[in-house]
Amino acid sequence: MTIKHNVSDSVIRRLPRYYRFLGELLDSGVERISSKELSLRMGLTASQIRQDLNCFGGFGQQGYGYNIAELHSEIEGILGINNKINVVLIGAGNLGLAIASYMNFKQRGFKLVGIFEKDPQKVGKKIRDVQIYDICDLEKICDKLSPTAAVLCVPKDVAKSVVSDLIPLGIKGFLNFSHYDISLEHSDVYVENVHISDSFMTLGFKLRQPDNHKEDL
Amino acid sequence: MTIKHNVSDSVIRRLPRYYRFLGELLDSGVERISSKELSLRMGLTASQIRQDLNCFGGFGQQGYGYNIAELHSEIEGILGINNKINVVLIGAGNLGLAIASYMNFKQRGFKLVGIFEKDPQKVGKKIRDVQIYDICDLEKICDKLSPTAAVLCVPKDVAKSVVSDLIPLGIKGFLNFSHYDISLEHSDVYVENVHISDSFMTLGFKLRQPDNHKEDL
DNA sequence: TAGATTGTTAATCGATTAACAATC
DNA sequence: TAGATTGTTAATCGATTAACAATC
Repeated sequence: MTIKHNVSDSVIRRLPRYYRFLGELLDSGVERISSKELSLRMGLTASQIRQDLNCFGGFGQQGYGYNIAELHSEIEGILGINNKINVVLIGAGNLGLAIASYMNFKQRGFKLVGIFEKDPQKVGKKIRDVQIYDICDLEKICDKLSPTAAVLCVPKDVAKSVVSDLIPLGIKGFLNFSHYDISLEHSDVYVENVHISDSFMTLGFKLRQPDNHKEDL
Repeated sequence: MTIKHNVSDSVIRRLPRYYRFLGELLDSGVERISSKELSLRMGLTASQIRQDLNCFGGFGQQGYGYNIAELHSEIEGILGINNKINVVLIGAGNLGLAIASYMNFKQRGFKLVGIFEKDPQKVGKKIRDVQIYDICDLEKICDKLSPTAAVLCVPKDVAKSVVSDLIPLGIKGFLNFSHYDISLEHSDVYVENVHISDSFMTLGFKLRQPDNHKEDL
């Protein structure tokens, strides 16, 4: 599997969706699919699908299309699902608990190795076999667990300070639910922001506009 | 406040972030700011900021820059924060509870008017003064509350069926946390997707790549 | 072989950046 | 007035779409 040097962000962000659709097709027993057929199911153009896939290699066959099992497994490889990344979760409030309880980390290529929380009521408990540690022991425990990614489910100010603590401990990537803008101060780590309140406002804008802002994918 | 006819999605998605940064500047007592200074703080170009703002009107003044209080309030108006949208939340699992408990709906231009859940243990309770109703009473209660937006915190299959129920009840917009692809079947509603597991996979890809996929905002 | 569909190049479209005259 | 900075037009860059020769 050869990956073209600089694959654009737009393409990368579509990969999980391809993976999802192909997984469903696989489960429903379909064997092959053409870019045209897939484009109809996903609401994309066939051109875009072929362009996207060809960033990573020629997985199709002229006159036939794509073998679903093979393409699914190729994208799994591209996303690196099999090579698990150790991740810690910071903050066991409602959102942190939701993610710790429901997220299928394994299926997304991660292994949740620890949860950190300051509330002594919660410290010491377990969520699905994952220990909740005292945030004060962050350094000690991280040295042991050696995570390389962190999920931030804490308020902005806590996020800011915990990021400064985590980077020296070897954290290279953040899934950031806070409003702290990590990349502005730390340019050497990977950040995925999930700003739920921004999504609310964007939806609100669209709802109030008479115009056509349907769709988004 | 005149809004240019078709403002692009990219611009709209940046509005909440402008609003956030301006709110912070306002709180810290700064009075005016130039596009250049704001661009440095936000990690954008000054050009982009001026282009974005000018989709909605000329809020600045040559030689001076932008008055922060005024610009903040203009964007508030553009986002329609003051004109609250009634929203219902579907699913009182961990994620639904997290949103019901922590989201500042008012500040984002929404009013949470009801929560729907099938678990009889939860039905009848309240979260921050918002009633949890039985999902079976969806139609009856929605007729009374007249929501125009819904937040989906339920699994894919439940999402699919509940969307079909909600659209005839007048729901025009969805904040969708499920993997159900609303827009594919319903082209007449506004959808904002928040796919947390996709964000995990995107982060995973970046972490495993040797290349430069820093940043994202 | 004939038909289908890919991989890939070229054309188009849109978004970002640069430049600068207008003007506070 | 002179300096600063906008609003806006033009240039650039990148992403999407279209077209088509290659080929299964």
